[in-house]
Amino acid sequence: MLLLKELPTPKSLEKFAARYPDTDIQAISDFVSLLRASADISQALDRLLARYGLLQGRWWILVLLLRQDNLSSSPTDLAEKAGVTKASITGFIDSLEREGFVQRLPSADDRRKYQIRLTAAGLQKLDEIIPDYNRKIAGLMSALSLDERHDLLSLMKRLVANLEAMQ
Amino acid sequence: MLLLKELPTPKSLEKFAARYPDTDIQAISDFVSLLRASADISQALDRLLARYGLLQGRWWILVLLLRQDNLSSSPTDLAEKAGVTKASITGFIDSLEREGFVQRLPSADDRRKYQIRLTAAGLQKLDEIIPDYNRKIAGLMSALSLDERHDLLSLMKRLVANLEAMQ
DNA sequence: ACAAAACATTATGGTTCCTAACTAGATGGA
DNA sequence: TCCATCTAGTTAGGAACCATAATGTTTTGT
Repeated sequence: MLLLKELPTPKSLEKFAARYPDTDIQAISDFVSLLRASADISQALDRLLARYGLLQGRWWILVLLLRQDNLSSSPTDLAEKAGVTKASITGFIDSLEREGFVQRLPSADDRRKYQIRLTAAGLQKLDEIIPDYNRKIAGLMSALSLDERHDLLSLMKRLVANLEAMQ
Repeated sequence: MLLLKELPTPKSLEKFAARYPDTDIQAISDFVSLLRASADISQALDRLLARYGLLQGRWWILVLLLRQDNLSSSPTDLAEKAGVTKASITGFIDSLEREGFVQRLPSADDRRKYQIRLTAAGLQKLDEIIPDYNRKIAGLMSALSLDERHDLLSLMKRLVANLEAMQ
């Protein structure tokens, strides 16, 4: 994710507004700052996961599997929950299987289907990461009180709810 | 960006906390929700830009050039401002140059250097996108009052300031 | 003069993600 | 029953984004 280090300055915003007169400078400036802060947070997570040889793609697949009762799920289900195509899931599974973190198990009732199951090694990997992850995330979020976090999420969700206006 | 559609449910969080006892469930849940909202917003921008054949990488490079006085900058400067390596900038410039949006101009004083300049076509492309971009972003941000936006950014910045605690 | 530093590129590869085409298997109606 | 159709998953091919390492060229500093 390209993360703009250089936020717009008052001077560059003026210049921008001069060329594009109807600009709501404040809105643009706030939007860019928000994107930048979001990207910083996402990148920090990437850095944390990278210490364990993962990035967000494969991490979230492992987390989705951990949530399941029998630590397993189907590619189609994972695709829906992760918000990517089935073809993309195949790639993630290939990569995770190569490292021994998941297994493809044939389905008893339908021979087209597979169950993707977290292996003992995959669970062990999560056991290695998650205590650290928990500590780091709790540390991060402790910058805000519970009420402030609630406000933050509520404001973000109102923005997200208004995204359709962007289409 | 893999965007987890399926946020943790109370049940899956319980399960999580059972295996990892010191979990601050609320912190994890808030963090994941925040990432998800951020990703939604970033994706909406991608979709907007995609209608004009751009994605965020090349878009931000064009915006950085637009901010410059003579619509030009050096690869090194762009790399710093965009937060990527110079090698990555070379790729962006190659792609933008192929489409005629920027030009590489030799530098008068130093033959190692180039100036990357926005061409007339590049400026025209921005003129095509930015009025729509302005309208859409203003529409999005209008979901919140100025005070609320200020609060949102202030909360986000406090989180970002605490990111070092994650390392 | 010459070593060191700076600028940009090339080479190479990894990750994430897509669409389109395909195979294998299941299903449902004639 | 049989065949068209649907579903599950993979393969093929490619694009965007981004990094490290090595390289060539030019400038700078001593």
